[in-house]
Amino acid sequence: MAEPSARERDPEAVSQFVEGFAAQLVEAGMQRMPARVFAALLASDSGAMTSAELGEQLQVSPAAVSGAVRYLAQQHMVSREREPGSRRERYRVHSNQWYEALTNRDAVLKRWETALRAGVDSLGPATPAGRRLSETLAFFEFIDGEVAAMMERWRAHREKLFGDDA
Amino acid sequence: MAEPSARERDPEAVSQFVEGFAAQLVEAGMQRMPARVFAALLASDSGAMTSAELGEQLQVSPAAVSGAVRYLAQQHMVSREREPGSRRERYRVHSNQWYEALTNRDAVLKRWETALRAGVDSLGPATPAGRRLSETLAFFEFIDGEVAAMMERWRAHREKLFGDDA
DNA sequence: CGCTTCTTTCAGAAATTTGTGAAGTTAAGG
DNA sequence: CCTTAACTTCACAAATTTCTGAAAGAAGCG
Repeated sequence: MAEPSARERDPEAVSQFVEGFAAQLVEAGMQRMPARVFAALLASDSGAMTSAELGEQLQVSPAAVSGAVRYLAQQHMVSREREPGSRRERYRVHSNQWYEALTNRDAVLKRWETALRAGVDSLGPATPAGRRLSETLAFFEFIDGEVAAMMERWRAHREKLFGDDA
Repeated sequence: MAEPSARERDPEAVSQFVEGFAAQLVEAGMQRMPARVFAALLASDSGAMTSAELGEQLQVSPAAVSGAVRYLAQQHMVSREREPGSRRERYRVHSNQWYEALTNRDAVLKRWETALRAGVDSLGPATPAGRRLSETLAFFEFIDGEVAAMMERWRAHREKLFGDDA
């Protein structure tokens, strides 16, 4: 392990982190290519890369990058920018933005809640199964409320640690 | 929609919920068969089913059930019971247990943190990318701490809603 | 002990997912 | 306008995943 100088970026080290972190994201249920693209962006100095740069670093075709980026943008984990006067697009992770996106996982929660409500309704709130589903539903509703408060606390905490540059 | 009587269980309604909820879990990254098995257990009156019952309701082979159940048990989302004096096994969801399992997702968090620390270390804490990774790491560390407290609050809340039968 | 019942393992077939190359689309710049 | 650079879409090939059937492995019970 060479001590990393702030001056030069070791592509080998970058790649190692990117692939390792992406693997963890994959294990948590994310698709491979979006995970790799996302990790690459996280590990970039500017926080933004072009399609070509991503393709080169990850050794994949433009088509693959395009698909991955579309997915990430839908999940609000990256945003697209177009530098005016160029058809080149840049994809960027705003640090903040993506915590909020993780929180957007509560879009997932909402869908779970909907499915559970339908279950309670059709099985009957008074049946044992219905009661179990109700309780599960209550859990998710509780979590929903907590997450918002938690993110608020994070913002305060973050400011204390890093200052509030956005 | 017929009004559900507490007396009879409509297999059609059950199946509808099971497949619907399972689909949501799949979309959130869970494998299909474990998701279906889990949903079936959630929707059962007793909260427990045998391998044969699961196979019949889901129309899959014993092998498929076996694999799914192994996965769920590893994730601590169900527990296995063996009624003494029978080689028949029952798989059960303890409502509580599985919230805690969802929380166990913080095993996932821990691995993310490990990967991020490695990244900060190898890219250099003073580099722009290193700083971004540090902040991300700080976020996850923060979440870690919050989750525990949140689950504590949930238990209190739950007790208020349902009483504390475990 | 051996029979029977249930569960697990394993190899392979089927289905799904994933990434590529090539053609199509959009928009900048001459 | 026409050219050209970039991104996207699409059909297909490859790889991976998922489930099954069959055989092997436990464990109760006579």
